[in-house]
Amino acid sequence: MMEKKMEKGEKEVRARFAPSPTGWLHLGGARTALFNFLFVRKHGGKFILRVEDTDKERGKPEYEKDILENLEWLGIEHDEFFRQSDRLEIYKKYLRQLLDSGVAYVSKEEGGEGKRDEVIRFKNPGQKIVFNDLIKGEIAFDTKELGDFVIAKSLDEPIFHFANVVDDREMGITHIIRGEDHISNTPRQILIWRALGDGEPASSAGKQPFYAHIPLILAPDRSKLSKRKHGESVSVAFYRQQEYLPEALINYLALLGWNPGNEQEIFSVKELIENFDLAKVQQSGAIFDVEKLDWMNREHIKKMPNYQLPIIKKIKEVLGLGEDTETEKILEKIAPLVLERISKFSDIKIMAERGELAYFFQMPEYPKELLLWKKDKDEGKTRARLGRAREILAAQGSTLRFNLTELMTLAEKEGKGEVLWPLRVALSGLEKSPDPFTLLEIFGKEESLARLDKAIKML
RNA sequence: GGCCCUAUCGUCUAUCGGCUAGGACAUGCGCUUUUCAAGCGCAGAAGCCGGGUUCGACUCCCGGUAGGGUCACCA
Repeated sequence: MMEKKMEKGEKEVRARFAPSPTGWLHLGGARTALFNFLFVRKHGGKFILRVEDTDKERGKPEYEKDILENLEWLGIEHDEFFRQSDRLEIYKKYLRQLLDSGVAYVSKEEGGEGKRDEVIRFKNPGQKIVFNDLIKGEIAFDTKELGDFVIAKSLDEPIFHFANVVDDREMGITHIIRGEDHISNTPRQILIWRALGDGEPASSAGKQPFYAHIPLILAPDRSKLSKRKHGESVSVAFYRQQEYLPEALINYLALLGWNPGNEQEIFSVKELIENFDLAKVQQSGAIFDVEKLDWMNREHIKKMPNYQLPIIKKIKEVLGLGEDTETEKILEKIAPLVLERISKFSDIKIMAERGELAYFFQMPEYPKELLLWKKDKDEGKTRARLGRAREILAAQGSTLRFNLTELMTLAEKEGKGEVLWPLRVALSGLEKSPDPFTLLEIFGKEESLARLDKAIKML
């Protein structure tokens, strides 16, 4: 990975992705992680992954596992890793500090229904907070309405706002790049940041980070993507199961809400890093469009130096094919045809279910009516035409590539559909398939003749 | 409802005051060795509304409208 050298005295860029393990890694989270990752790699900084698991009720280990695995699948690699549940002592220290200095206080509450009768609240000075968002520009809030908000349930149980700010300070985060649903959290976090003061310079902490709030990824109805409302298709795992290429998903996600200002659309991760610029991130939300993802995924498959390999592997898997050389030969020939008909590898399974693959490896079964061209359903004529085609073929050498001009001449004389349709059906047994010339070359002389004979016998 | 954010083709977007508003996906039509797919070509398709600023606004400012986000002892 190309890394920019740091200038002397220039502060190292440090950004983080801070998911909470309360759900699967979803598209929005993945894109947030990606923008952080691209930004950091572009500037030669460090990307920190921090699991915010302070909510013991809702957090689950399997969610954390899912988030980690799918980030890895996407190739979004972190340089440092933290888990908030390992850092309770640190929060406690700062909580004490705030309590001692009177900035926070223990508040008596009503309690009941899982509620404590005592929590730690932040004494809100009620200032006006203005910050300059790297994407949205200047944003101003009056924090008076926030009141004295809760920052911890107890010394051992900090809640989000507090742990988040403490960690960002401790970890020397310079840029907070997150979803715009966090905009309204920012003022209170800045308040906490200020309250923590510069007196305790934990690591390189002290100076406030830059904020960059990226627009949300939207469902087709323009609402925020949610698993409850929009189902499995919002999770990264879903696309992984569908066997999309991770680099294609990355490419698509990167271009959802960002673009380099030129007309390039297909990017490698390396190019994404080179071109990434927070200033060019969109200000408004973007609808996730699977159709375009599909197109992009195929573009990426096409760019693979050995795209045939995964396709062949998948066909074998789906059809339960053996290892013989004859099969291998056919597989190699049909890989490009299959590519034309899929947008992701899992589509190969769908092709197989539709019977669009099996006929390459075995004599097809089909009703004889299928052999009849819609514009001329005469069986005798069809038989005669197939017979003529058979003669032409039989006269050919058994080389891989046939000379098919004679066949075409026949088709032009008799009518293209009249000859080509039955010929193609005889070879594939299907209503829809690649053209007969392509099939002829795949099957070779012997097999092609066998299939023609079968068709002629049926008529 | 309060606060905050946003507003160009159906969708993703270009335009940083000069636009005959460009590209991509999708759609439609056509071409190619019938069908399917792919490829290629062509076409249709947009500046939310109203004020201002300016010689000139899609671009800047204000208002309205609409959409979204957020208002937890969740993150």
